[in-house]
Formats: sequence, structure tokens, C-alpha cells
Amino acid sequence: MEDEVDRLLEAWRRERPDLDVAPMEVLSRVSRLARHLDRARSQAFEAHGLESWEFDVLAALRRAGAPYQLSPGKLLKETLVTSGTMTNRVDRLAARGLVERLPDPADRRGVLVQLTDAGRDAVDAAMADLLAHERTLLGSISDRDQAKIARVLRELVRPFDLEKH
Amino acid sequence: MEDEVDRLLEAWRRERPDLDVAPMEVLSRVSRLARHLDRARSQAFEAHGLESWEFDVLAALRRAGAPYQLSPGKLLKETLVTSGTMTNRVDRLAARGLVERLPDPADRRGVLVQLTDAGRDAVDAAMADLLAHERTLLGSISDRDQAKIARVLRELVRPFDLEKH
DNA sequence: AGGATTTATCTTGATGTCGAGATACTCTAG
DNA sequence: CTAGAGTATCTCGACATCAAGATAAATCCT
Repeated sequence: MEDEVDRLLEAWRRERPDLDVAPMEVLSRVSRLARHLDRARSQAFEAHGLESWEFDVLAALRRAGAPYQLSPGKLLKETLVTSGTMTNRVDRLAARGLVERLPDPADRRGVLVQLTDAGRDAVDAAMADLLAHERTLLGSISDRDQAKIARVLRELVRPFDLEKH
Repeated sequence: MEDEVDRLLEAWRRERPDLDVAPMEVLSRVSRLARHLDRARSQAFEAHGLESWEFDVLAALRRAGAPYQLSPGKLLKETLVTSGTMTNRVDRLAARGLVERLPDPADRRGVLVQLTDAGRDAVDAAMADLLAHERTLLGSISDRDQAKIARVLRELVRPFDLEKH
């Protein structure tokens, strides 16, 4: 059973027989799967009237626990976007009533972004739906294999997670 | 040994103990790893004066084999971007002298995008470098495990590859 | 052959993101 | 207690992408 990556690697092996393209067996599939997952996520969120980027921000606030507040600075570390982007995102989420901006009582430069009740409901529903979709996608993989893959992926991601500090 | 995803899942389990977040053990790591790989790719290409999007287009032409020609239509199927984007990309690659636009002798609506010698040299060098980087990233994973992961990822991607037609 | 449909590419306007710089406030060392 | 360094957020301009529509040519159907 072939996939697109098999086709791609076959072409490279024909054109550049001198290169060892084995690393792409894993890494190209990771990239392509991620792209597909992005689209699938967008579709899952559509049912809840959320964009992916909206979910990312709301989910970060939700994970933080009550009272669901984070500074823009924390939020951009969680979501890996720049400050200009986060300002824009918070503006739009606030306009939709999913978050509100509060002054930080401890630092007058600072702001706290807080989930509204509507925001919390939206993200909770979207999260449940997302997990249901993801469970379906993984349906054909045994629990044992899932655990194995998770371990190897953790190994692969670690060097990147470390270089942050 | 924990990673960022462990941290993230721990937070979700604390906040939503009713949800089974196991699917994210695999899929969140796939998404995060893909993001890191994108950045690593960009860095590898920087040494060759190429942007990621430039490499994507040049590589598609290179894979096609001599005479390294593809129509814009074929190119956008290979690179999964829209036609407007591809027009823009080909414009810029042509301005840099890495590709040239030729009229399609068989179809006067059509155009053929062809790799120049400079384009071919650039993509060949960048590809070799990319594979070297990727081999390093995979260094800690045994060949056996790599093969295993590749098989499972192929399984996960297949449903998406199929729905194209 | 000739009109309608399909195909191939390019154009245009809107959007989201980035990155550099601006502004306002806090912290620290002397 | 104050000057300078550091931090938090926002503003703004540039850029790549997308989606829809425009244009031109090929193909199909009667």
C-alpha cells in the first residue's frame, strides 16, 4: 500500500540515486500528516464557529485553570506567535465576546486576558469534538503502537523543546 | 523525561478529567514536531540562499527529471498551494533566475516552468544539506524504530491521500 | 462547423502573520 | 532616589497566501 511520500521518494531515488533519502520516510510523513491534521482541526472547529487560531488562544486560557487568565506574554509563549499577532488575536476574540482584557493589578504595564463564560463554553465543546475526531483518525492503530509512536516522537521533539532556554 | 506535550496533557487532565486526551499523545506531537521541522528546514536552506517555499517549487521540478519542466497546474498539485500563490512564486523565482517560463508548444493557454542550471544547482545542494540535517535529527532512533514509525505514519496519512480523488 | 463547456493561468482584494520600532512602566545598582 | 537597563504591550508597514473572478484557448457535442 503506497502513499504520496512513497511516490515522492521513488522520484528522488530515480533522480538522485547518490542520496540516501531514508530520513524522509519518517519526517516527510510527519510534515504531511501535520498539514492534514490542521485542515481536519479547522473542520472540527467550524461546527463550533471557531477558527483554529481562536481555539489555540482559548485553549491556552482554559488549560491555565480558573480564573482563566493569562498575560499576552504568556499567551504568545504558549501559542508560539509574535506579539503583534497576539494583540490582533485578542482584539478579535474580545470583539466576539470570548475573552476580555483586564488591567493587571500587579503591573500597570500589563494586561490580563480572561476567558468569558461564552469563551469557556466554546472551547470546552470544541475540545471534546476535536478529541472525538482524533480518536477516529487513530482508530486503526493499536494502543500498543500508539504508545510506541508517542515515545519515539517525544524523543524527536525533545531537542527542540530544550533549545528554548 | 517529559516534553512540552506531557506538560500540556497534564494541564488538560487536571482541568478536564472527564476527557480522554490520549489521542493527543500522538497527534499533538506530530503537529509540534512538524512546526519545529519547518523552522529547521528554513535554517538549512538559509545557507543556500533559499526560502522554504522556493525549495518546494524547485524540488518539485527537480523530481520531475530532465528537462525539469512542469506546468503551473502540476506544480500547484505537487506543492498544495493555490494558483494565485503559484503565479507569485514563479514570478519571484524567475526574477531570481532560478526558473524560466516557456510557452507550452502543445497548448497555447499553457506555460511550462523550467529549472535553470542555477536553479538545479541550488536545489541539489539544499537537498543534500536537508537530508544531512534530518539524519542528525533521527540519530537517536534505531533503524528498526524508524521503519516502524514510517509504517504507522503511512497508515495514518492514507485516508487523507485517498480523499483527494 | 459553431456554440457551450471545460481547462489553464493570471489578476485582484482581503486577510493573518511577522518583525521592527514606539510607548509606558518596573526594577536595579550606585 | 535617580539613571539606565529591562520588560510588557501595542502600532505599523511589508509580505505571502487564499479565494473569487477575469481572460484566453482547447475540447466537446450536436
